[in-house]
Amino acid sequence: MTDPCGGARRDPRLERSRAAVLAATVEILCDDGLPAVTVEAVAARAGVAKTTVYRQWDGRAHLVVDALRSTACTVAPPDSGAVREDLIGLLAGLAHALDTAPWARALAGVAESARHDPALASLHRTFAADCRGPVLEVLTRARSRGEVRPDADLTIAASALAGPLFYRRLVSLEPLDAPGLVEAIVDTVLPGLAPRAAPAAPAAGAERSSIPLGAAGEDAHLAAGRAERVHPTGDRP
Amino acid sequence: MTDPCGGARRDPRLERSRAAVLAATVEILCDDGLPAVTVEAVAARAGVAKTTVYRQWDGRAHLVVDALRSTACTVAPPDSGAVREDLIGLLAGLAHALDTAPWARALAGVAESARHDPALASLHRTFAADCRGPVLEVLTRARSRGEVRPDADLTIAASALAGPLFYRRLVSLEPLDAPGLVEAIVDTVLPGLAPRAAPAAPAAGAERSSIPLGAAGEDAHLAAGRAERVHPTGDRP
DNA sequence: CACCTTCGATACGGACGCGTAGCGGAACCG
DNA sequence: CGGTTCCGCTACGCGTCCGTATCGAAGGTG
Repeated sequence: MTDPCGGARRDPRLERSRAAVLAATVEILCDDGLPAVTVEAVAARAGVAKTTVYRQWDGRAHLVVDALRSTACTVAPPDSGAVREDLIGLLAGLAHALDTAPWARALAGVAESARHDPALASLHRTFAADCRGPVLEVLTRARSRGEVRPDADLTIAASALAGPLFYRRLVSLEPLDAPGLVEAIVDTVLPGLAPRAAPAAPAAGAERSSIPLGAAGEDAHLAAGRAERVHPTGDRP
Repeated sequence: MTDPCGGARRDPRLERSRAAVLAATVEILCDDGLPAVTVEAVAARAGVAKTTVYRQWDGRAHLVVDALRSTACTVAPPDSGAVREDLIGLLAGLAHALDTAPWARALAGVAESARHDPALASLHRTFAADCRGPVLEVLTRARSRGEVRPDADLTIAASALAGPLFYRRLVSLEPLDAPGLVEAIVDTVLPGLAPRAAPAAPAAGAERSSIPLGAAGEDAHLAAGRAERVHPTGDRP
């Protein structure tokens, strides 16, 4: 209307209230769970009139999806040249996110509601892919590098690596920040993927492990932590 | 009152309506999710008056907990003498249960609500322990048998074994009945727990494996399947 | 068979959330 | 600086669910 230039910029008031509503939605989602996310509660916490919510979203479903999408984060899979370091960095980032990220607190609720809400189901699938993708990528690279047996099912391997973290978060409720947890998981799973007789940690420089073990682990961890980025919804890039 | 003999038998009408209500609760829980479980909906599906529900339970929370408890199942950890067979039997049973059992469909919802409902939280903890317990037991036996490294963290090992199944059920939504899935998980994790250079299947009778490996696998699987039992709530044993 | 328990049906008041409507007033655009 | 747009406020009708009370009827008990 007033702004024919590609729709990039609209009324700032719109964006402001939009951001407030989304933030409030995420807050309630984390604090009180998905069923507590009502238009009225969101509006109240956002310091916004209920009508304003209905002006930009056509119901609580769209609102929830939008809010969750705004908290999505993508991790860049590290590529240090050694599977073990890559995986430890990746999983450490995932464990930390599961411990602190907003979407992690809402995870169970989303998984539950996704069974009946197609929009949430799609979001859930996207989220799952975002979590599994980097792990698969690291494993694929490792396989092409010869660090992982060629006939290994990387899908199952990814389940074995990421699964324990989600399991602890959702089911057993065991801590995710236990020292050495991620390393233990990786070191438990990795030998089963090794090409041939190459048990675990020590030496075992069988094929062509070009990078010395030890060291670099912390770097990979930090790198993964930094790579985690929050990108607000942004209608258009 | 009318029945001083240990309280075992009460008015049959009471038990009948109680069973109908619990069954209806479980049905709604599985079909439409936890938030759909309202006293009115339950009463309607059970063909029972709402008052009847309130006569035996004092609110929806107790009702849900009672219904879920009525679907609980316990598995007897197999003891074939070989970790691999034991674990495959155990996890196959778990995978099947996650695919079909009522509580599995309600799992995410319970995990979510457990965050704010102490009763559900307690139930969730019990459930998690029931799932992890047998795995830990099998691993502990295996360790005492020398099939697992003495310094292995069995808690983490249990996460690595059961985690992938829950992960597939709750997060990645990958199938649980994929052929060879359970075997692949076990064979991926087990080498990392092996005492010393002993990759996977063959021999490896390092320490004191007094029982021959192989065989018994199918038996263990079936045994685990049969061991899964549903025990109705029953106020008193 | 008489008694007592529990049942189903119905109605009620209250709370809450939905989604809509109408109204000034303030912020923004040009 | 004037017109437009969007806001926040308030109020409404509707529906759902809660938890309780009351009633006659059906069923079990002794």
